[in-house]
Amino acid sequence: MTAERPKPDFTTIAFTFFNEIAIIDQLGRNRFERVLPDGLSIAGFSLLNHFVRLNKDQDTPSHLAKAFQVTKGAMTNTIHRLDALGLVTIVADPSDGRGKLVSITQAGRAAREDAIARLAPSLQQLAGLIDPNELANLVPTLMKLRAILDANREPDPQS
Amino acid sequence: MTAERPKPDFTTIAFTFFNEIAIIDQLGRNRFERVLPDGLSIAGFSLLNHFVRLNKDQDTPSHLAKAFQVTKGAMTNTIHRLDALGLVTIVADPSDGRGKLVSITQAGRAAREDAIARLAPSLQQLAGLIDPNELANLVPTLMKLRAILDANREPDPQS
DNA sequence: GACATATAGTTTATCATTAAACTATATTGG
DNA sequence: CCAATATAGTTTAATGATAAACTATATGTC
Repeated sequence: MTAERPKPDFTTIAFTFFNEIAIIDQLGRNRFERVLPDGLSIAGFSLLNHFVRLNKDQDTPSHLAKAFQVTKGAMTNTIHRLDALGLVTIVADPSDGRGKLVSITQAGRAAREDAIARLAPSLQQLAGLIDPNELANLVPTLMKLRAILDANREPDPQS
Repeated sequence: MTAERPKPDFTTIAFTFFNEIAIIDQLGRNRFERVLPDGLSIAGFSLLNHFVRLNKDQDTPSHLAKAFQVTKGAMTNTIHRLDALGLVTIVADPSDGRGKLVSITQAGRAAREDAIARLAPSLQQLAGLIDPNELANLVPTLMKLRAILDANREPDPQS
């Protein structure tokens, strides 16, 4: 038995990493939730944002659930809440009797704009505290990591 | 009006950053939850881990709630579940009639070990896919960021 | 020492989520 | 064509969380 130094333990690194991620997520989420207009959850906002970012007008619940990696039940809930707020509309898919089509409304677009406007000051506060370059430099690695995790996860939640 | 290039928009960077964080957290959490022994949640595991990492034998629910930045109600729930599983004990604080003292049991230590053992293969799978150095290099910045967010959050949840 | 306030913990109602059971429609292979 | 299977969406029960109301004990001030 040589006194070989064990590799810097990947498990420990990963454990620490995910721990930091979890805390930052919680703090970020909290910060975001506080400024979101009433009745709009992060899930709801994300959905509205999805439509705008991808410049889509319509999408199916099923596809949305996959895109956000939540169960169909969660997506049903999110969509119905947004519908109740008038931020999306839900219609039957004319080409598939099982399916539905979700669309963002004008009010939905406005709510998204409003949410972003409310968020800005909270993020701006951070601008003074964090080196933007340092933050920006993290992003590519995080994206790569996310892609790896995404590609290597256990079978989908439900299906 | 000079054609000054607008600063690389901090809001956009931060937004992207938090978005990646949220997705990575979800994927990591999912991976972790799947291997956790039955009845043990991430919250429960974290609590057990807290005792071992900090080499503490006892802690108050109130202090634990602050340490994990969850509400007192959430901590009540977590502790009572662990108690029901025999992984912690709860006794009245002899020096404060309002307080309680939570301790990890031998079974609690064993459950933590077991959880870590179950987690290892899942993390090891990643070891082949991610450059450990790249991961390790992220950690200090994430820690710094976490500290900044932590120091600058809105008043505590509840109190 | 009594009253106001603060702190510790629990409870309740609500939310977003999951997994699983369910309904309904599509698709595929004999 | 029909039976088997797959897919879309909803519903239900459970979980882990929040915020707020509540109980009980401590503390600090007059």
